[in-house]
Amino acid sequence: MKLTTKGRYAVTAMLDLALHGDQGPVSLAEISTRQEISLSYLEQLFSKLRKNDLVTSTRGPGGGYSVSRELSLVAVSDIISAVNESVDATQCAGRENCHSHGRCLTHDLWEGLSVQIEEFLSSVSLQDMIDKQRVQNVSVVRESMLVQVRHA
Amino acid sequence: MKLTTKGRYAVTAMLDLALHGDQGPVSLAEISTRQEISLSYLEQLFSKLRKNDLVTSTRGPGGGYSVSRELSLVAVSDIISAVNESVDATQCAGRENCHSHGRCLTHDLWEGLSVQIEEFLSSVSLQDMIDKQRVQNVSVVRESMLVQVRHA
DNA sequence: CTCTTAACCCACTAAAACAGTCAAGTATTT
DNA sequence: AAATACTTGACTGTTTTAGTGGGTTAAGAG
Repeated sequence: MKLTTKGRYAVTAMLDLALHGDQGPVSLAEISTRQEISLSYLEQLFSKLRKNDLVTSTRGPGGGYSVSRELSLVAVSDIISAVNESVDATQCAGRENCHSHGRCLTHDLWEGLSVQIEEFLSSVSLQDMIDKQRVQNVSVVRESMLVQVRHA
Repeated sequence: MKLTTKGRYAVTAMLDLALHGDQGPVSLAEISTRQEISLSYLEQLFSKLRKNDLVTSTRGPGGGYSVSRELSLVAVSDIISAVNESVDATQCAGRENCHSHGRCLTHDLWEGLSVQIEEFLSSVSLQDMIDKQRVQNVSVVRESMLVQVRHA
């Protein structure tokens, strides 16, 4: 899981789509002006989003893109991994040349954290974000996670 | 919060330091061979880690780096933001040119998620990762977070 | 039928970030 | 004094980002 501005753009665009898509498809031009992302860049991103079945396209006048599934079924991690197409080639993972046990241990620790991040982003859907309109009470969530992590 | 291989390298190196630092400082050369990260790249990373007071350096023979605080006080987010020096210049944030309410809303939604990611990574310390040796029961954590997010 | 709209597709590019190299220094210990 | 090892900075090749430009295809409106 890689987290860069590219993923941010994709998530922002998908949120725009989710918010404005209740009356038919939304054109990239609209998203471009609203979110201040260049049209051509959006085309690149939506090409990947379409290939990953996150959006469907409608051609012609009045056309545009629509979210292909229920908003609650589109996770943030889906969007990010769609545009990042991460092969996740961890150079050491499960290779036989990993004889030094110390190295594997450190790698495992990091991998474990990566899984947690992945799982976290999988647990947040577009619907979740819209329902709340704004993330509240973060400290409560934090404390809860802290406990979970400590006792896991 | 940006999450790339650079941050991964930094976290891995800090974990190595935490695991091997119980008997005095650890040289970058050791970390380089154990973790298969180029020495020069480590130098760059540790320069930033030192400037952010995450590690202290000891010069001379037998010297190296040590974690500067208690392991439980070093969060993963500290390490990542130290090497990424993210200025986080969100082009729109709180500017007066943000007249279109739709745009701000989308940005706010994304910002909210960013905060959650940040908080999540802040809640995991080096000590946490070492205590567990391996992240277990991720699904339990996931379910818990899911509930938290939904009801936040 | 034709014109417009908007997706689709491709090649290309400037700038930044990433990952690593090299070399000349400085501080500390033996 | 010499060896060790951190410090600093300049430099390089590659990949990713973000954006341009041009053309093609599908669908609707007149």
